[in-house]
Amino acid sequence: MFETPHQASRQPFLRRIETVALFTLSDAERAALVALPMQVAQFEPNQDIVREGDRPTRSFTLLSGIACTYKSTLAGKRQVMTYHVPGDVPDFQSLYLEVLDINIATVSACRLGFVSHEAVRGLMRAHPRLTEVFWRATLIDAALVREWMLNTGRRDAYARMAHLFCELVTRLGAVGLAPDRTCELPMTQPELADALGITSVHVNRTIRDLKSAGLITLRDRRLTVHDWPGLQAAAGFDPAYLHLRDAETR
Amino acid sequence: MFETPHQASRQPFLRRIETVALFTLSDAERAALVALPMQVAQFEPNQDIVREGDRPTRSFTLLSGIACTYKSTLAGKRQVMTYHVPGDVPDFQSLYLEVLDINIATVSACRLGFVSHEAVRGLMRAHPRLTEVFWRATLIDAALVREWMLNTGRRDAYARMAHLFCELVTRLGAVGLAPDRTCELPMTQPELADALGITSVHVNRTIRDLKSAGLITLRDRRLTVHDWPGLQAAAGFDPAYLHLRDAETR
DNA sequence: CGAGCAATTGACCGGCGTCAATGGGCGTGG
DNA sequence: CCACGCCCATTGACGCCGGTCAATTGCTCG
Repeated sequence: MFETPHQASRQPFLRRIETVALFTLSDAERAALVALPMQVAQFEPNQDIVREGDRPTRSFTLLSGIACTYKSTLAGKRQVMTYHVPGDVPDFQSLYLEVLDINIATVSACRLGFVSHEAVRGLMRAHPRLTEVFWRATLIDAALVREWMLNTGRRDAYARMAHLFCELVTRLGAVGLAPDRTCELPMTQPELADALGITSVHVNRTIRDLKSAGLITLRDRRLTVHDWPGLQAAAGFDPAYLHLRDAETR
Repeated sequence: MFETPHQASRQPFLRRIETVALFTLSDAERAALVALPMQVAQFEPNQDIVREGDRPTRSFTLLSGIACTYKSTLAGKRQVMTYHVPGDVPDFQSLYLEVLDINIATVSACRLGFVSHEAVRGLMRAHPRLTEVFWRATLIDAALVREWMLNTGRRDAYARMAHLFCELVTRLGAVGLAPDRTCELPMTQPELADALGITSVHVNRTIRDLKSAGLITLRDRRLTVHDWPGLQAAAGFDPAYLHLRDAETR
């Protein structure tokens, strides 16, 4: 089937919504999603998209690239809470939580699709079943943060990093971006440190250990998993919390 | 005004919903909330209410007592993600996230009000504005976890504990349960350790330090804050993430 | 009255932070 | 075209926060 660029560009978004929905979308629902007025914008790496304290009037979906949600302490220390992969809607929450309590930034170069809150509200009014899909999307986001918190609180650096890699490969795989368990890993080691709650020096040592254990390689900003069961075991990784369909967690 | 026990028992719930709502509830909405069929049950301390993997068909609100949400690693280490105070609805998420990814347990003795998902769905259909209030409630829950994650990842044990105490006193204060910045603190030190991501031994040392700094006292399961600005400063506490009304964060 | 757990404290240890130095890649300006 | 600056990656030396182990003292409850 031939796709207009217009349709093609929001492919990841549609795919993600269909994954989140517990039911099969009707043609009308799918059409309404495609008809959603969307402003596409290109962002450079390491740019803030929205900031803590903002009161956004629109949400955005990630069409390509990797982004992250982070918060900072008053002392200026950063903690990354989640990474976002294509198809995600990182600030769905701003629909009903008017003041943002988080920052969202690009990690690699990203294409973003902005949609006004008004349009989303109209969509939900016209297609009430989509309300629960969107709600569910925000609940899944929350589940990811909780799992990540379990890591930060209760696993050592080695397991934490293994877990992050397991999650990224699985999520990117679910949108077709991790063939053969190989994916982009655009973040620098200082950035990884902010996600893992450790220092960049220790990130480096931990990566070295994961490599020498034969679990992964990491070169030219690409991560390859060589021993998937081994990495899962090191991480204590169970993909259930991602709420993907079974076919997407292989 | 005289209140029937029926109405009185769900006071904390109504109060909480009104805090979460961005608008003033109509009489009809309030009446519908009061009419919601609710099964009240008494739970002992340290009992699981729902478990990871469950598929609940009802949600519950905490009418009295303190509860917590926790997860465990495969290695058996517990991490408490949030505490719940009266009025909260800890498992609202189960409405649309059919398989639970968390455990919820009592900390002190609790009175719980169970409401079937069906009844909640009916309520939202009849009063669409309540949908966004409930959605918003789940978003606020998520915001608490994110702030807690920032602590766990980026603050030392001393600041972490100070932050937990700030949050509890503020949230309990918002439902009238922390007069003079004094409140119940029913959790044991091993339990606090699971919330803070440290060991019980170190919890003990940290409490000792907070006491000797003159910030708090802790006796007979009661916490008293003596130096509120000092405790906030030690924690780097900013109550914005709680999404309370200004009058409730004093 | 003994079992079991919470609270407390001391001694010791290890994972991770801090500090510092080196080398490499890349952009910018002379 | 090269020099310089800047940041990332990497590694070693060393120190400290918080973990581990263990002992003591209550308290509660059967």
